This record gives sequence, structure tokens and C-alpha cells, in this order.
Amino acid sequence: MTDLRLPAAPRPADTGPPADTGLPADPPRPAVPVERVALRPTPPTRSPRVTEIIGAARRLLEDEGVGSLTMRRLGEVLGIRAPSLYKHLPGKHAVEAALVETALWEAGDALHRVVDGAGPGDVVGRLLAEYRRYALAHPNLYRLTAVDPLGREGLTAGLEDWSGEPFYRATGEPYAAQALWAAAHGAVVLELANRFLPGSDLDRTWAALAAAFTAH
Amino acid sequence: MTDLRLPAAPRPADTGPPADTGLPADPPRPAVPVERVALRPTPPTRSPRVTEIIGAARRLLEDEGVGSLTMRRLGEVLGIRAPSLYKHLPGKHAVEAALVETALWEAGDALHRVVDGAGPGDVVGRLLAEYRRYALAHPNLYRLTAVDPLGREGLTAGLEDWSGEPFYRATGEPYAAQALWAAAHGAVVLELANRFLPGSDLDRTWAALAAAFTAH
DNA sequence: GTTGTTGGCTAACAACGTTAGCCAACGAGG
DNA sequence: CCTCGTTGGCTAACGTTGTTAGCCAACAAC
Repeated sequence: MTDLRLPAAPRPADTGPPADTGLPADPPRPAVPVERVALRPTPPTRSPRVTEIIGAARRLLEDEGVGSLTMRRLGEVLGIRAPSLYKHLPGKHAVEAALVETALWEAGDALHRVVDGAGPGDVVGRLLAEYRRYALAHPNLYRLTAVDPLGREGLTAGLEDWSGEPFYRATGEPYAAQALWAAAHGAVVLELANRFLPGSDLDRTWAALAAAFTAH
Repeated sequence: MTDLRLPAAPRPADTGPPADTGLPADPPRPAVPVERVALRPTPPTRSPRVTEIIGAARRLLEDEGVGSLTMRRLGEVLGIRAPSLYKHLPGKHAVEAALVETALWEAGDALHRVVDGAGPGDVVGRLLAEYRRYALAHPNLYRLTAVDPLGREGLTAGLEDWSGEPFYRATGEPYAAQALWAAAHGAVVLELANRFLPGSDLDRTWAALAAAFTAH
């Protein structure tokens, strides 16, 4: 979040209705009340078949867990054999990368929406609540983003900047933003992994987190 | 950290010099300046051979990464074949669990030492610094503790309570403790995974984290 | 009508965790 | 001294994983 790269050039206007790629379409951009430092990148274009495959992979992951996300099983739900997948994707890492992208797009949109919603009140609290809500609604998807060192090469340029930007918009300071993001991430990871001691009232833990970043 | 179970009974006195199990021995216990809620459990006893195996596994993990921690490779560095490992351990999960234990013991000792060191100054800051230091000094070991839902069954009873207790001792409030722990964990995980944008001055991020939990 | 591309297929490989079954060494008891 | 049970090695093998090689039908383009 340092080195939040300033927008270099305005995005090119959309040229006609784009194909449905399974990724969130560009939402209407409201007049922004807060300083903006990252523009929403343009989602990558995918062939229809690849979109199908990633969609199936997502369903597989969310419904049956990461253990069921194998190339053979993925082929099975698509009615083809595993090696045929390699006609469309270079390997399993590409499937995972696409799923990580999906999560970043969706979470980014949700978080920006929170910051856009101009309520003057506790922005940090609402941001944390939404972060938690998304992660808990898609635990397997979120976990996938948390594991590996995030092969950045495959990721859409600027996606990370943009999806993390709501934390900057909520705190107004890049390092506080990184700290808040880290705290939210850690809390989600621990909650998803059931690492908090049984009996904990996690709502209160999250409240304590929000308090730390709002008080003073 | 809620449900931090109060110490039920004093630990039994040590009966003679214990065998070296590869786990940290019980340290001398100083007079505690802060309220204590969890006693240091007694490390499990391991056969000498198992201790060798876990030691080799740790070296393998730390030196060559998690991808090299396979049963065949582990046997290789021990001069035996993979199936022979099953004469000593029920499976790979047991190796990983033992390594997670090791990390919890070591980190717990280090963190307690920080809180014990009676400096009246910024306890939270020093605690975070030590947490970060340990994790960065043993990235692969730490990552191992961060991945899976932590098969709690195999873990020494009370280990988690005790290893997390320094956060309670530093904050004085269980939910603030959980929040602080989550924040530290998240920051470490993101730093280890190289998820912060390149160019970030991570010292400042950690400073922001400490500030959030000290100011107010 | 030929030709090139697209997208399926089977067969196979190496590496993984793990199980089954065999056997040498060795300590204890009679 | 002999026997017997245990300990801790071994090989062979199984099922599963990601992945590659090579074959071939359908189809669009020239």
C-alpha cells in the first residue's frame, strides 16, 4: 500500500458489450467522496470455454473443498478428461490463479461499495464487517488466496492495488491501511482455521479489532 | 483467548533429568509481575529415534522448504527408506504436528520472555517485534502452523492457551489479546507470502500496527 | 477439396503417502 | 544355550496426484 501507484492514464472507454467472462463487469462509478489512488483495472478476457472451466472449478472448490479440486475431478464435472483441460489452461496453477483473481475482484467490489456508501459513521468497523462477511461466505475461496506466495505474474496488473485500496480510503494513511488489512486478514484466517479457542465470542474479537483502529 | 482456562493444579515437580526430546526444556520460572492464566504445559516425551526424525524433518523443512518435506526425502536424510518411518510415526501428519508443536513451544517461550522482561515501556511493540522476528527467522516452520486447521487432537493440552498468553499479559483483556494476536499473525503471513506491495517499508507497517494497539 | 486448427481422447510417467509382508538383530527367560 | 517376542529395517506394490506425448475427429477457411 506504499507505492500505491497513482493512476497513470484514464481507462479507455468500453468498446461495445464485452463477452461474459465470469468475472464481475465494470460497475457504474459514482462521484468519489474520498481520495482515490487506484483505478479498477479491466478484467482480463477469457474464452467461453475457459470461463466455463473456471466456473466449474469455483463450484467444485466452494462445494466440496480444496481437496476435491483436482484436475481429474474438474474434468469429470465438465464431462471431459483431465488432460483435455490442458488444451485450455497451462496447468492447475492457472486454475487457482483465476480463482484467486475472482476472489480479489469480488472482495474488492464489496469493500469499495462499503467505502462508497457515504455513511459518515464507523467506516473501519463496516469495512471489517464486510471483509469478514465475504471471507466467511466463501471460506474455501478465501483460503485459496491465503496459502501460496501469490504468483503475482499471472495476476491482472493493478488488481491488488485496487482491491486493497478501500483500506486506504478508510484510514487515509497507507501504513495504517496495510496494518488494518493485515489485521483483518489474520483474523479471518484464524477464524476460518478454527484457531481461536473454542467458546470465544468472535464478534467481540472483531469489535476489539475495530476499536483498535478507530479509537484515538 | 476467551475461555483461557485458569490453572487447575500446580505442575508436578520434575522427577529427575528428563531425556532430551528436542523440545525446549522447562525454563526457570521467575516471579511473575502480570496476572497469569495459563501454565506452561509439560512437553511430551519422545523416543530418541522419533526425536531424531523430527529434528531431521525440521532441518529439511527450514533448509529446503515445504516442498522437500516428503516421507521419501525425510527417510533419505536419515539413511532409511520411507516406509520405515511408519515404525516410529503414524504418518506425515504426525511429523507436521510435531513441527507445529515445536514452533508453538519456541515462539511461546520467546514471547513470554518478552513479557517477563520487566521493561515498563512499550510491551505491545516489543511483543510484536519478537513475534515478527521469530516468524521471519523460521519462515517455513511458521508457515506450517498457518496452513491447516490445526489438528488440535494431537497437540499437547494447554499448549495453545499458554503460547497465546503473552498477548493477554500484554493487553490485559482477552478480546484485545485475540485481536492483537490475529493482527500479528496476519501481518506475518502477508509478509512471508510477499503479499505487501513491493517497495513497502514493512517496519512502518508494523509500527502502525503497534500504534493501533497502544494509543487510545 | 484440401488443409490447419481446435478440442477431445488414451497411455503413460514420475512423485506422493501409505500398506503389506518379510527378515535380521537383539534382549529376556527358562 | 536355546527360544521367543520385539524392534526396526527392507522391498513391492497400490491408488492418487499433476502432467506430457501422441493420436484423431470435427470443422472452418481458402
